[in-house]
Amino acid sequence: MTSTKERILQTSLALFNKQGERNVTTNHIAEALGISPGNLYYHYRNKGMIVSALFEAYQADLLELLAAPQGPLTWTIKTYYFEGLLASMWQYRFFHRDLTHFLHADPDLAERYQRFVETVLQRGRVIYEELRSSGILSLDNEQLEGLMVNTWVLMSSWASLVQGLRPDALEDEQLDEALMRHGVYQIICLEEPFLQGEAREHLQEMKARYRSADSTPALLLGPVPGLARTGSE
Amino acid sequence: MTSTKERILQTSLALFNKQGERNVTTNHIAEALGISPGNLYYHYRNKGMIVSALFEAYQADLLELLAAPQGPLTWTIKTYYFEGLLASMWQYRFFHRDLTHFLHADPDLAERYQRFVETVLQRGRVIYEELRSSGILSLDNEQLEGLMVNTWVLMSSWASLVQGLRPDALEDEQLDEALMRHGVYQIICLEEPFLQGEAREHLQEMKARYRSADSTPALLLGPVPGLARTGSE
DNA sequence: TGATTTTTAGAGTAATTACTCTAGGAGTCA
DNA sequence: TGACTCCTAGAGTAATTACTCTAAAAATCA
Repeated sequence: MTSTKERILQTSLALFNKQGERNVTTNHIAEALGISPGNLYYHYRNKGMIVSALFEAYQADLLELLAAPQGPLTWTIKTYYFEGLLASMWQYRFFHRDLTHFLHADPDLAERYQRFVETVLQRGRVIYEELRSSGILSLDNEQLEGLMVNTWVLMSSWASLVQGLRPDALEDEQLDEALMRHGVYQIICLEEPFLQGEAREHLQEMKARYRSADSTPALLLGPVPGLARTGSE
Repeated sequence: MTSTKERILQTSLALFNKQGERNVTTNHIAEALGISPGNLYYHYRNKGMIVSALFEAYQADLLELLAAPQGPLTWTIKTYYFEGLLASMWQYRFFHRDLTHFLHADPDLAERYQRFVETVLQRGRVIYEELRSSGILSLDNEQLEGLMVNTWVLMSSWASLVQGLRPDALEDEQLDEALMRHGVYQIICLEEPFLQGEAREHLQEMKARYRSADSTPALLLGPVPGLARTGSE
């Protein structure tokens, strides 16, 4: 029996993800939970506090995943790793979707987010350095930094990008999964040129695993039901 | 003497970029222009129509830049090219910031945007192929596709990403410029591994040109005035 | 000039929405 | 049992905001 406070977070997260924070009112959240607005405001003094608490959970999730990896990193392990990261980010995708607004509206959150990104990049650096010393990646410091920033940009944008282009992904569990895998695929593309030795051998295998099943190169632009497509049929 | 209809677009764009479309009311736009709300609604029947018209302008801007390049492409030219693209996208940054919301709210816009992205990727493909046959890039089709998608993701996310992390960029013309250059730098990082011949020789020069002047690797995380930074001073 | 159309002002409204307030139920502890 | 704290309901409100409507000024044209 989870607490009301916790249930508010869960329901808010689900609604935010589905409809966008902007389109979800506090009354709407309360109604979805079957509680009164007053009750909701007893637990969170305003809507921003809910967002703030959700960010905290998101941050905790991600930083745990990014904790210093135990044991030597292999290329395969690292890819699963990214899969986990992307999954977490997908779970809280409402956040990156309206990120700018949140940061603008809540200076305290802005500060926390800034520190969060710093930490993420810091830990990313450690991981990439480990991959380098294991002989999996071959790059200099400058390239490492560039790769890391690009990876972060890609990961943090992927979910909202996908949601923009494929709004139907919300209802289709399978498509959802496929789009997520495509995200991992793009990350692999990012690193591919730097791969060495053992990793190179597994490359095609990994790419195949994450390439979209229907072999469409840009799954992003597959047919969208409900949108009239030129030249279809 | 520009028409009222045009001035509405200009003012809206400026306000949307600065404060986010969500925080800009139609009355606010009218007031900024010194016209009445009624007048504004005479020209655009609702707020969405303004967004829609701005998208049309954005699209025109970008597609013109992406028109088939005349003459053989050199690496240097292509980089300036990206600079132009990023500048255009920066000019309409409000759009990508709230993209998901716009597409969700206006199915017609969603359809147009979808076609727009298709066209962009199509033209990008042509350009990259040209770079390959000029011997500037060395990659197979699969790598080309991956690189192109990643470039698009990076470019279309860069502005809002930056605005989230550096809200102060709005007031500081110089910082603004520096962050834009950093975007080009990241794109260069994306392609660096595939460069060949002539391009390789210019690489360091180009990187230096776009690297942030203060040699901070991640300009994104420079000190933000007004935010207390740990360990500063 | 007069007729007609385009553009503008500005008061007003209906709907939404984040949030408040009071009062009472439910659990806990003496 | 009573006292006290925690939790909940739900009616209500103040503020915002996208948008309407009427009428008049300005431009255009015969």
